Amino acid sequence: MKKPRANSRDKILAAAADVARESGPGNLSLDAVAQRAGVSKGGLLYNFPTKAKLMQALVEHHLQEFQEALEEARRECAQGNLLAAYVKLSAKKFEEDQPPSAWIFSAIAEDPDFLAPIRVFQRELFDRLKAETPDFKALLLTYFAVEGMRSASLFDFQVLSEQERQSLVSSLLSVAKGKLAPVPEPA
Amino acid sequence: MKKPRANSRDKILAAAADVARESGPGNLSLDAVAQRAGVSKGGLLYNFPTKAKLMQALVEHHLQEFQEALEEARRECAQGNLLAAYVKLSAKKFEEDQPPSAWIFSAIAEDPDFLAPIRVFQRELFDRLKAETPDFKALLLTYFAVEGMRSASLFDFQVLSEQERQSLVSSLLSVAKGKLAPVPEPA
DNA sequence: CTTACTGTACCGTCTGGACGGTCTTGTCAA
DNA sequence: TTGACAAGACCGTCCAGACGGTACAGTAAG
Repeated sequence: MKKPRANSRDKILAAAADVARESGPGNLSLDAVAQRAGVSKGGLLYNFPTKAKLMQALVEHHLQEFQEALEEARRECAQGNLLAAYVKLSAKKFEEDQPPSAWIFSAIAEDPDFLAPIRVFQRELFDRLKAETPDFKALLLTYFAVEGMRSASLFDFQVLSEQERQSLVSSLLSVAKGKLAPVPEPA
Repeated sequence: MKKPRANSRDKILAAAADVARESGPGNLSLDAVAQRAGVSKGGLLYNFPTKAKLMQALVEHHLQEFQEALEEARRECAQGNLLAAYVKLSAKKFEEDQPPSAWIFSAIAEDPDFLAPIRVFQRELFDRLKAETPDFKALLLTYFAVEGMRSASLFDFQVLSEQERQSLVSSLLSVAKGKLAPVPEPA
């Protein structure tokens, strides 16, 4: 009857994210995760021998997912514009704000070093963007504005209306396509 | 000397920020804070009767400081341009990355609701910016790019070189002053 | 026999916070 | 001036509970 194997791992990972969101990032306990995942504590510890390993897996799982989504978004994007794909993918994630990734705060609370893989990821992504984007200033503006939106959604700052957000996204796509120009100064 | 150690509160607040940075946001314990502040645990509990009150004070203290710095930066800014002041002040904070505010993660881990005052602050600030900035699209771009930089500095993503950061800041100031704008898409 | 768990019992440590005591300072009547 | 007294600021200790992790016996499937 048991369908063991990888299924459990994913269930546990999802449960951890749920618990972090519902009980607060500081109250993510192994007992709670096990219960939520419908798994015994022993079973949890069998899959992730320590809490640190759980957190690490959480981070890596998320990164891998994002990476795959990015590659796919790029394929769907005109001329394979990476920056535009990044903007679009991020915007899509911000819309479905159902799961505000609170698990990341759990990981940071556990040990700030869990951010290291994210740092590497972010750095590599930025380097790729630098290599592929002709207008560097436009890249800077776009990239950081997207990160700003991500930050706002992470902390749940709802500062923009639906329209305003769409307006910003379309501005960003314009800039990403190199449509940024100095305005002539009035004499 | 009505209050023998009136600055105890400030010492404790500073100590809490230090401990959060040095021991990790998840290891901010009252004992550690008390020790760091050169105060007994009883003394700490006297000033902040509960850990939650400590966290709240941490957030409010920080907000108040930022608010005052912003008003001052504005006075120093040409035409009292609020957006430009915001950019400049934020940029200044990012340079002195000595104290990456890890205490905020402690607060979130303790209880995500501690973000509420920040949300209010951010909303009010944005509303003021909206009222005072003629070009709304430029505001969006600038504001979120600044938030993106803040996020990068918070998570310690060092993705930019010194030059690159300065370049971005000057771009942002240009946009803030209306000298750079996304070109509207041709119909 | 191995894999992949379940279930229970247990341990050592850490933490928030309650509590009672102590020292210092200010106030005010005599 | 002085002595009594109250309030403010802080100290040290103790404790119940929670948490991460271990150990181990059992079990069902392949």
